[in-house]
Amino acid sequence: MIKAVLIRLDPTRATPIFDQLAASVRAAIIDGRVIGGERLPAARDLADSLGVNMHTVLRAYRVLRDEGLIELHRGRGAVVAVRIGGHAALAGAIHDLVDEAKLHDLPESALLALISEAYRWTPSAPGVLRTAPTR
Amino acid sequence: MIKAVLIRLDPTRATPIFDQLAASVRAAIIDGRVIGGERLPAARDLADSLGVNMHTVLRAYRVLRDEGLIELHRGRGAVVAVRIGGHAALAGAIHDLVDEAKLHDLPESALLALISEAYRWTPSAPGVLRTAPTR
DNA sequence: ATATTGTGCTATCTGAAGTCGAACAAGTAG
DNA sequence: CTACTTGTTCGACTTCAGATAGCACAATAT
Repeated sequence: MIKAVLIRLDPTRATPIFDQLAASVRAAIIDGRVIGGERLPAARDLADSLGVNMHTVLRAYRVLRDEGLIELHRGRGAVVAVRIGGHAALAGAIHDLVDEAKLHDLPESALLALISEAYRWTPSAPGVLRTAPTR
Repeated sequence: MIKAVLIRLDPTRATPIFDQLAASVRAAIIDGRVIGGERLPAARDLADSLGVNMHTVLRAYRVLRDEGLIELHRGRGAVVAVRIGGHAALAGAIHDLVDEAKLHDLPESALLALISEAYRWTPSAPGVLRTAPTR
């Protein structure tokens, strides 16, 4: 099965290309438009069809890998992580928060900074105590 | 009444100083630790006591002004906007979302990017039609 | 009047970020 | 085993953001 995911890049925007690309794919994964196990196009191919350098695509892929959304293997390509799924609630919460922020006329940058700050003050998951694995 | 707001700057962090400073003050405003009408220290003074350049402080102030959180006036200083208040719900929603994201092991950068993406697709407030002001 | 305080401008230095080219290594497929 | 595919690594280059500094200026407060 051949799937096409709309990817729109705007070189004039301040956001770096690899970030725009990562954002597109990330959103597709979170929304469930691409499912776990599915393979993304090879970096060289995607780079050609988008008119950008291979490294730029690879960097976007690496970002997603560091976020645990995809896996990268030489000769095999980029594959969406299988444990992905059920993020629908999170997607909904995000949209709700954005709506709330706009209601208060709070700019995007401010909301992002507030979230970043919130992250800083809850370094670890609350109430989760991991025991040693039984070998 | 003299008030002291804890401000912690770390030059070694990747986040620029003016951003860290803005984040500190912003959080204090949203949380209600400083109320509308209250005056912030003069840029020169704060710069001296923090060991940074005046322009750096001024830039942080300008950021907060652009976000509508404070007002700047020559000779008068920086004053917290009066219309601020009732953001407690928003602050709560933010913390909830962050907790949810951590539950899914989603890194900070990914969450920020997702929110940025969400902002991009709802450019205007929904259902708000501004009529021309009656002169 | 005089001191205070943000604004505007120019200039400099440093470090990081983004993009790219070429060679390389791990895996796949015949 | 051989050839091909695909991500990885190294190095280089260019551009830009952040921070600092100094100075003159304008609006406001006392």
